[in-house]
Amino acid sequence: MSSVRFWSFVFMQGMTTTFKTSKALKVKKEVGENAPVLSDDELVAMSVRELNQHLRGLTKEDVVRLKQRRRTLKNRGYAASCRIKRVTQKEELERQKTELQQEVDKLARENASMRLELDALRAKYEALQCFARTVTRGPLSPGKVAPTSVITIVKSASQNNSSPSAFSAPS
Amino acid sequence: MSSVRFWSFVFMQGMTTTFKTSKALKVKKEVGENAPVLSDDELVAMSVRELNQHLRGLTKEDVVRLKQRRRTLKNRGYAASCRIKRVTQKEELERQKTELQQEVDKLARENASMRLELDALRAKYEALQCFARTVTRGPLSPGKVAPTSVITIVKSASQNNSSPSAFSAPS
DNA sequence: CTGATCAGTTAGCAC
DNA sequence: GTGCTAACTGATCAG
Repeated sequence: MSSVRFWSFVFMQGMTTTFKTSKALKVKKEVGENAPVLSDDELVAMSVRELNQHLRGLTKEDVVRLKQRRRTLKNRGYAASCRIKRVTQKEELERQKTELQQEVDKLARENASMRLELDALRAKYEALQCFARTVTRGPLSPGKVAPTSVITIVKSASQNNSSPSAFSAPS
Repeated sequence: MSSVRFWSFVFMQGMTTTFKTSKALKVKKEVGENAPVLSDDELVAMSVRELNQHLRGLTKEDVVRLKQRRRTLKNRGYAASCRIKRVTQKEELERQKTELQQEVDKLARENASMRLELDALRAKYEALQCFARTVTRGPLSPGKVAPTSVITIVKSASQNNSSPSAFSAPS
């Protein structure tokens, strides 16, 4: 009778009335005649082999009950892990999203500046082209050749390896 | 005795042994002498005012019990909503992440091609610049430029459509 | 009171 | 058996 246990008479109806233990219903970790009754922390941290040692001399029913308590405690931990994992994964997703967004912004900026550069260079190029036509066409016969001719300049430098050659056909 | 209710004798130890109803422990929705006892769906869908009507003539205890059952059923729904919301938000995050990744890829591709275009145009521009210098400087000091540059003049037919224009960037 | 969310419990799956 | 997760529950908080 010194045991901590207590009995509850529970009424149940349909399927919505339940009874469940709660940390709120804290019952002092009590001792029987001599049993420290293993704290939750101890029980859950114990290995199976260690547990078996503490199981000696207990009723078969008590053994089952203790194992079940251990299982429940383990499950409590698993549930906590599960929630932590869930939150962590969500945070990770948000982090990656932010990272990608920053990369998008960066690339978009690069893109915009390159587009400007390209447009500017194109304008310069066309201007120079006009100039070149003017110059080359001047001394010769401007009327006939210029409108239908394509001028290609191939500059072959000695150490030019990366690019086949300037003014070569489009790759 | 015709009532559906059943009694359970529950033993509790420490805080890990519990007893809880479950949908698995399905008990036929039974009728007492004359009470249809409201199904869960009915009860949860009922408005407070409708509920009060069904509450007439019930024991104060039964009223409390019914209200608690209603609350529990509501909570069950809330929990489901909560889970659905959680999953939905996660999927939404993953969707956005995929979307951003695609945008990154697209921008990166654009970036790469623009960079190529820019480099090519820069090369062409420099070549043209050399050519222009050669031409303009030709009458003066032809010694430097000529040895390393090749000038090719291609005369194209009048219906030249394939190439956008002379000195244009590679497509 | 209603709805949402947290922590604990159980069931059930996978290894 | 162990670990994980969905569903359920009571407790608790905000509006």
